[in-house]
Amino acid sequence: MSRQMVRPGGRSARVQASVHTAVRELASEVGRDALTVPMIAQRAGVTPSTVYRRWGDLQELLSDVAVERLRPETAPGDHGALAADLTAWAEQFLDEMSSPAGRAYIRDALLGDPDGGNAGQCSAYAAEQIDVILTRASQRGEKVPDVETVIDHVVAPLMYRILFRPDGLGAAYAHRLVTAALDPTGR
Amino acid sequence: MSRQMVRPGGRSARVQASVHTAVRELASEVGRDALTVPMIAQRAGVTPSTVYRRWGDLQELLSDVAVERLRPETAPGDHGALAADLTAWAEQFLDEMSSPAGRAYIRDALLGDPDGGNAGQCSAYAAEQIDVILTRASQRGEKVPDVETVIDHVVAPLMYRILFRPDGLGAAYAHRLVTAALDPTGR
DNA sequence: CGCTAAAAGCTAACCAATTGCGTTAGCTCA
DNA sequence: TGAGCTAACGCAATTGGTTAGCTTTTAGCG
Repeated sequence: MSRQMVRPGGRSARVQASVHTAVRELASEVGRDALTVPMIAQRAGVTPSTVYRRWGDLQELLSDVAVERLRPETAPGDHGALAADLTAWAEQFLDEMSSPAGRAYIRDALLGDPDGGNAGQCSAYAAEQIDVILTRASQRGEKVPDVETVIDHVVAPLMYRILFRPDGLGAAYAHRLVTAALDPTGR
Repeated sequence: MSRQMVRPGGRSARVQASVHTAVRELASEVGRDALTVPMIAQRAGVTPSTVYRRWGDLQELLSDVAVERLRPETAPGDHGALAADLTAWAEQFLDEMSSPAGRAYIRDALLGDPDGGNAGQCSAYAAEQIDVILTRASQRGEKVPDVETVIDHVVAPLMYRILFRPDGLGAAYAHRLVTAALDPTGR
């Protein structure tokens, strides 16, 4: 888990919030690679030593912020059928993650992450969203694969290509993956 | 592609080689996280400014070294049948990549890699190996899937779980992926 | 064999990163 | 509600990673 085991209210919470927003603001102003701890601290109205004590180093801070931004803000849409729901979700997922900013967030989340906790959180977000879609389809009476199958057949290929082969990715590929994963002869 | 567009022979090549070996030696001596550019430069018999000029920063240097170490050194073994060849390859792949050292190399390769060239190289290595296996099987007269299918169904799930969910990975999972990918009803 | 340009060495100044210590503020229990 | 306790923060000084400008070397070529 993250290092948000801080006192829940008061100054600690304020510091954390202002540091996080400072990171996001500065990242969009000067670019992610130009970020430094002193720069962030100044914008947040905090001293650099506070940042070092709370987060250890810049990478862990960026990893925390990245996970926060990768958290889905809305439940997956309901289009009346499993295939449509999954396709729409996969296309949106690909869209958000394959942008330069999205790739940078993924890499940051993977990076400052010795114990693998933050990366696991990202995967858990996707699994939650898929579970919502599958549960809804199941209640409609549709036959559904399990979450792990969808992760192996849809999420993993998308993520692999986002990270290792950013070229030639599009909605068509996402659609194809979903269709193959749901094809009964493919199960 | 990498930044190895240097003069092919002479001093440039010597400097690059000695810097790379310095990184590998020091990484095993003091640990990857303790590496610094001045430290590497001294071991390599070079001034720090040379490293900064050639590689930009430590991350890009580590990314180059990581890609070099992720290059397979031997052709995939021949076990007489496609399923056996692929299973053996997948198990070895998983074994090498899921170790702490392997994960560190992957993350380094992804990291100092703005244009995605180094990551693409890693993927190309895997594709080459798979192509060798498939071509061999095809010459035996076996019916074979194409490379992209194997990447989607085997390599991507393995890599996804290595990066995002390191727990509970084993040879059995790799074997299961290969079997599913080759199952005719699964295509 | 001399010319040219790319690449490496060198030095010094800058500023990010880090750490120790004193102070503040939030939580808890009487 | 207020006194005590401790986690968290600010301050300041030190270290050393990083960069820029200039000189020197060397590989490639006519």
